[in-house]
Amino acid sequence: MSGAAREPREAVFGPGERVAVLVPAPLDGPLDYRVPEGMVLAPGAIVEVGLGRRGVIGAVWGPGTAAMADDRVKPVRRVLEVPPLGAPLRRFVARAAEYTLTPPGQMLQLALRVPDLANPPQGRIVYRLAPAGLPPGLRVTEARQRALDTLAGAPEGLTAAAIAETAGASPAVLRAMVAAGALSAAREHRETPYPALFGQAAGQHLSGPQEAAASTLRAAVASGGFATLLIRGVTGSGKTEVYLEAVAEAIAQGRQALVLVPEVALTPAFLARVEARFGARPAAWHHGVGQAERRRLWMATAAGEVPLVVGARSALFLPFRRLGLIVVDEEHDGSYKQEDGVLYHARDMAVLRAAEEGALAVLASATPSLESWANAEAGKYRRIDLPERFGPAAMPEIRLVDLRGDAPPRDAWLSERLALAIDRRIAAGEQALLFLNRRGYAPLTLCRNCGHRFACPDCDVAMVTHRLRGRLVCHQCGRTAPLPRACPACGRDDRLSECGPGVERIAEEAARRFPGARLSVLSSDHVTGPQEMRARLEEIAEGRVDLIVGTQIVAKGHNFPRLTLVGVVDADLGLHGGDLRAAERTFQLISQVAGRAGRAEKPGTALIQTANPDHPVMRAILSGEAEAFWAAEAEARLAAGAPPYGRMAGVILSGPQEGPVWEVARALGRGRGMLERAGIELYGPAPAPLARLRGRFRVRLLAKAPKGAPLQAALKAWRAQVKVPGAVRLTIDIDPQSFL
DNA sequence: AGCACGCCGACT
DNA sequence: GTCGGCGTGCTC
Repeated sequence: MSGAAREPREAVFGPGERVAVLVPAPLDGPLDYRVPEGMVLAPGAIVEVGLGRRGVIGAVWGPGTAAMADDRVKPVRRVLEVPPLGAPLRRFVARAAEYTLTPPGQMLQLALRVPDLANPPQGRIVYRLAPAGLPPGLRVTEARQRALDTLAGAPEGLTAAAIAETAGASPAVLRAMVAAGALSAAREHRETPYPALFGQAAGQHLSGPQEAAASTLRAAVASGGFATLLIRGVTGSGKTEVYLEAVAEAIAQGRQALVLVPEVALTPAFLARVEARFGARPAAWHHGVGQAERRRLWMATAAGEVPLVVGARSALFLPFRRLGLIVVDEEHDGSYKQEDGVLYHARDMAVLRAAEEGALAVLASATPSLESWANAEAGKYRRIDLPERFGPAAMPEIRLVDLRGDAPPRDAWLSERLALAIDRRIAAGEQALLFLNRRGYAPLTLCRNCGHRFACPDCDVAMVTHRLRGRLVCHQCGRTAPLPRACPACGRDDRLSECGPGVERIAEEAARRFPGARLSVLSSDHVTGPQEMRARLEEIAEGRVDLIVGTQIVAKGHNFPRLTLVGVVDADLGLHGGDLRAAERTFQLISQVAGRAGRAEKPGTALIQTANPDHPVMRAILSGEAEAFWAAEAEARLAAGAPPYGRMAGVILSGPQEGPVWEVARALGRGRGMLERAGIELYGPAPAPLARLRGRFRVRLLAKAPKGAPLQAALKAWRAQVKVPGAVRLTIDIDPQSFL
């Protein structure tokens, strides 16, 4: 058994000694506390201490310092009866805090977010046969006999409710027998264990390339040390089956595995797939999991009893004891970036945690993020390619439709070529999908008389007409307004013009162009919740739909088994605008959508409408040869001062007025010498503010640090040089780039 | 993050 | 004359 490397035995702290305790406050480091009489603390112990005038839960971080006078050092109040945090988890918290420029105490909170950690539930009363046997002279009635028989078959004990159900013996019967000494009653809060997974059993049949990849992964897990592996597997290549073999190996080694999935993908369908491989459902961790289950799972991971957790990004902070494998599925997915509160990127933190645990990190995607690709190129990650589809489904044929030569008619957005292809598929009884990554009916409304443009008053972006909701909607901040009947500037009511398409408008065009086709529109406006989504997907899977019209919710996770044609209405949509990742994101999104075609027995086709067929993104999508694209994109980023390696931090200033925001930005820019002395380059402030958002002006600066530079300390000193007025907020955004 | 302390407007 | 606004500042 090659578990995590044995940690050297750690010192414990006894009465009179000082310990450093990391508390949930945005401090630079832990605070000193005194160990009171009768208490012994090990590093990682979870304790309650006084902070200000309140009590907080923190973790023992190490020996205290001598810096503070004795009379100011408070005692540790109590130790919680939960397992201490292991050394690898503590190192992970410290490094993650350092890396994401987050105070370590706040990072620790992510690992301590368990319901009722401080106040363990009372538990339940469990009855057992008395160890001494039946007392002589016990009157054994029928009900008593039934209870005794039932308990004889349950050495681990049963609750009163369970006995009542199976033996038909009331609590009164049990109480009387406890009083007579025939039974013992004990309060216990033992949680129901998670089922074992039978990972050792052979999985389903794997194709040649799959088996080769799987054996590489198994060997990497078995070797028992840290490494990062990037699996690039095209849609349908069966990379899930491959990494589940790595999970099996970890379980066989007696270690735990964690599979991270993007928020949207944590579906019962995915859990069922895992169940099919392992014979039992894995533990699931996501926002929807309730309090009792969260507590149960936290305790069980800390005890090393859960073989596999499938979870959203926050599962990274569970207190695994023997973690041997972390898989990040769809590693390019944007939802791995935590945007509010503590900022972190789960893909990078997964690599970090694996490094501390001596585990294997597996990043899986058909379209890896640029930084993962660059890390693989640089030799930091091993890379495995799964170039083929598994099973009968061939790769879809991808074709570009040049909109300059095949322009759709006025007020229509489907080219003749795409429309005819859909006609053919529907006539053949097959299913087609039209993809447009824009919600609503029309993205822009203009007055043709005076030129007035309907914009969000808070955000400087056009408001999108949503006919379904009957409102104008700002896609930036969510603000809505009634649909206009006349121009508010010139009063004319006959010159308003809705420009461009959203999915609603494409659905309207499709209904006109393909009369009789059964349409299903999938967008967050049309699908109200997960239960409706399930019903809609079922309807599609059963072939009760001919044509799907959808936004990017069709790109993620869900499988469309009957789909043979994908039409991308406007592939150029995401290419414009100042986002450094525009090309990368477009490539990923279009590739994912195109890959939905032809998972059925019949070969699939993707027709991609673009006005820029020579754009590197389109060429890469067309050829499926992404290598050149990634290399070119890495070059472009390098030229733009944001290479896909090294550490980046975005410094965002925002405020209700433009002037003060700019003053602070310029003052910070003038103080860049302090950063440069630490080897950190500062880019910006950019000549124009980013778009106004929610009524606030925003300016962004970018700091880039070489490996090993003290980014956190330098940024702190740098920002302390400039006084920031109360109206201006300064936030540091991580734009993490994998670094290991 | 909390929760203090600390100085300026509308209220019993 | 107080209650209360949220602007700085500290927490072993």
